[in-house]
Amino acid sequence: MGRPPCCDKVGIKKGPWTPEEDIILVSYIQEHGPGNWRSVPTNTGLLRCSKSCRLRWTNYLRPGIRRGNFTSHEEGMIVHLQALLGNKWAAIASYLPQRTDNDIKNYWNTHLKKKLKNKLQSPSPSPSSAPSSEVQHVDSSSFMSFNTITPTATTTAPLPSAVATSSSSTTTTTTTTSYASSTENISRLLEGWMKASNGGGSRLAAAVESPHNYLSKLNINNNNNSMADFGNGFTTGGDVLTTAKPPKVEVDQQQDSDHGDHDHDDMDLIGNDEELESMLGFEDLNGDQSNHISSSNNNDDDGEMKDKYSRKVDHEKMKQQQQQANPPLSFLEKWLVEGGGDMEMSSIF
DNA sequence: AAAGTTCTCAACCGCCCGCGG
DNA sequence: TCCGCGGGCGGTTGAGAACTT
Repeated sequence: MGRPPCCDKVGIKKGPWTPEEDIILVSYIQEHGPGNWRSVPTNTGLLRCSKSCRLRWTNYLRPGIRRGNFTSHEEGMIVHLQALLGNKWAAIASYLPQRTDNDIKNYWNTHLKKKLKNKLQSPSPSPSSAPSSEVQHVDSSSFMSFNTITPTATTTAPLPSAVATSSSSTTTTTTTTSYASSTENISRLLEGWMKASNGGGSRLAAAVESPHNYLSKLNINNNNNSMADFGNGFTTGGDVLTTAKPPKVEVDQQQDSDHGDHDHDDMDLIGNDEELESMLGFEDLNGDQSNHISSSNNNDDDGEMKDKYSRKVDHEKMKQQQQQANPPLSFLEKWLVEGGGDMEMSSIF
């Protein structure tokens, strides 16, 4: 007599999520909000365990998640926090609001543990010994954003828009445009789409009834901006939807941003943003914090950028005030004040 | 080019905790 | 106080990608 399973395993689907399932889940959450996971499979018709739904949302579909390489700054934070807190990944993740506990845990197990082990085995490597590809410069904006971060309940509350911005903290990164990474835009797309009109409920029903038709309806853009622009074989042209991953693509994000290149940046998977937003009836999805990823990556309007920047600075000031009332871990503060924020990983490992 | 090995990470499993009745 | 349920968390697994031989 063991513990009963969390859900009836008969008829429960396992394995990777498909785009159809994601859209159904996201559209449901857009309508009802996250929570009450038990009812999600029932109400959506998804053949998934409630936990699986929660996990999928928390780790991949939730807005504001940043994917891809960890910066040296993030690595440093993880190392320090792990030393302080142990394997409390959720707690550590609360200091890295753009990262999920699962991501951090994986990164620790696959990269950092190895690095630390190597470090212990060779106690005095020169700072220059770290592979250059793993040492990434952390600019001041990255520093600033961390310096004002206080722990957040990443798994239970929507993220503040400000923390969801940008990839500007790295100069170069390797982006895997996997299906999972592209799902960020599904929620974004759906958010705007559902805002644009009042028919959310009926759309959900349609999605559940016929995911393919549902996707086709979403594909309201022209051929150049089809759902394939979500990346990686996410197409609606035929009946075949696939989660096949494309090869990794090197992306210079600075260049990408400067030139409005839409090819493979996981933060910029929609083709013509303005056109698409116009067609979808997007408002500023992120309110006053301007976390419009496509805009932030692709915006040629200096005035708007400055405006967004000043709002961000205001927000940071506000957070600093909050921070004074609720200070973060002192050692981290010290680490940052003393320049740890700009420390390269080579000085840690 | 093929086979074997290693690496990565999405997803699952099961335990724990908090809450409400 | 007890019990059941839902949700959260950390450990682990396994499929597929990447790399090596």
